[in-house]
Amino acid sequence: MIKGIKGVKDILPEETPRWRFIEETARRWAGRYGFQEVRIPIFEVTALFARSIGASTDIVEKEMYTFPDRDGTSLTLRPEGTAGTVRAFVEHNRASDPLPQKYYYLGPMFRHERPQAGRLRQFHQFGVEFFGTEDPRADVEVISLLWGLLSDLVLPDLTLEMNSLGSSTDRAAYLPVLVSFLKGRLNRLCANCQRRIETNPLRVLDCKVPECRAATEDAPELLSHISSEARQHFQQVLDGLAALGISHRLNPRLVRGLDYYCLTAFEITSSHLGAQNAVGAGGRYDGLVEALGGPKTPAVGFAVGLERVSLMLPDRSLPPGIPPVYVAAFGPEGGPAGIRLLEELRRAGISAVTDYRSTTLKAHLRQADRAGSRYTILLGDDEARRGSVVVRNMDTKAQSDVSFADISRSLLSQISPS
RNA sequence: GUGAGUGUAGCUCAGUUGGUUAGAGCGCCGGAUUGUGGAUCCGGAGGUCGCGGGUUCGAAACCCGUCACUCACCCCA
Repeated sequence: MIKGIKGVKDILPEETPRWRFIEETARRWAGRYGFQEVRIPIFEVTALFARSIGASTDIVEKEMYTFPDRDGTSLTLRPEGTAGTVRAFVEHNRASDPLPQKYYYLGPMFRHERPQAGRLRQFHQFGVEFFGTEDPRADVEVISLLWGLLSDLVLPDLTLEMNSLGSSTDRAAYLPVLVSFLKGRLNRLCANCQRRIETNPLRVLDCKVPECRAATEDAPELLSHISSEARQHFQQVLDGLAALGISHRLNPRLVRGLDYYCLTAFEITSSHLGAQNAVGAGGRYDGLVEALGGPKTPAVGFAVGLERVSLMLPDRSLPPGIPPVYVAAFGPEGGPAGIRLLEELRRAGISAVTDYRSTTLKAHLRQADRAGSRYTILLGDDEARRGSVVVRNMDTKAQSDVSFADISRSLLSQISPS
């Protein structure tokens, strides 16, 4: 038997209503904030991701699905959506059109990682990118959209965490200070963190090992090393959130994994997710458009992990589905009449099903019950001769005769009582 | 890439210190007289016990290997 690829999941019919609901809710919220959908390719030239995400990040170093095209060009399945969106923005000269511009995307992403709860090799993200303004109110708007969306879905125990990474020069100045502090207490850090001092010192501050926490208790904070402009920007973002009644927790240790972030960094976590507790995260990336060959264009955005949303989404958040009408046609005359009736109902816009294997009314009703139908149409030889059917309400068991001519109209009024 | 746990029917799982033909519940199909579902009762279909090797008179069980899944580390949404 050929099986699916590790970490790549089928979403079966039982699950698709839940996914559609999440996607529709995301689109609705994006629309409310004036974001428009962009559909970018699922694969791109590898260099795009190396340049934008950062050549020394884990994603680029070991998690990308990369393969040669027939002419040898290195291609990569997209590991995230920002790079492609920015590439499209630059390639189509969108910066020459009136700014700001607001895009959203929705779709699969690919990273070669060991699968785990809330983490797959093919996963899905919804993300937005707000181009063309460095105004902190844009940051607030994007966070407000993310918060509103997740709250609307009634996800449990959400926490918004905020930090500022400062400008890139702020970070460059801060890193040596941090590294020398960490080297001063090297022996108190876990093996992982000792390695991380070289690879990603900011991460040491985010380590979960208690000893590391204690050792870095009084570490110099990035937040107190950022420029006054950056500090002011951050304060305005926080004030803006407060004005909208969105509460947050300051997390000076919050670090974004991708190189392109600067200034505002945020993350929404939930305690209901296991180890991978971030549902959505984002920040500002003022230098990325320029880095990819476009004009200097500030931008803010976020991405949401849809699998993680799905894991947390309570069933009660889902709208009930519309059950189909079941046509129970049997007998030499009823059977053919049923086929014609099915066709008529479907053309009238009614979801109608039957089971061709069932030859008795009993078998049909069992199928109708299983299909979850609220109305079943009984159509045997008697009805076929009479020119009418019996409409059975499956909940109340009430039955009534309806003539062939009136069936569609009658059902439509009962199915959608509004 | 590293570590731990788990692999028996479509699903959830039993299966004694190794012993005859591998079980249950749910689900599925059919029946309980002539045209009425869910409940109950009865019957039926469905399994190379993940795969390969080894030990043994005998392996679902013990040993070795391998693969898959799950969770966690790393990292991230």
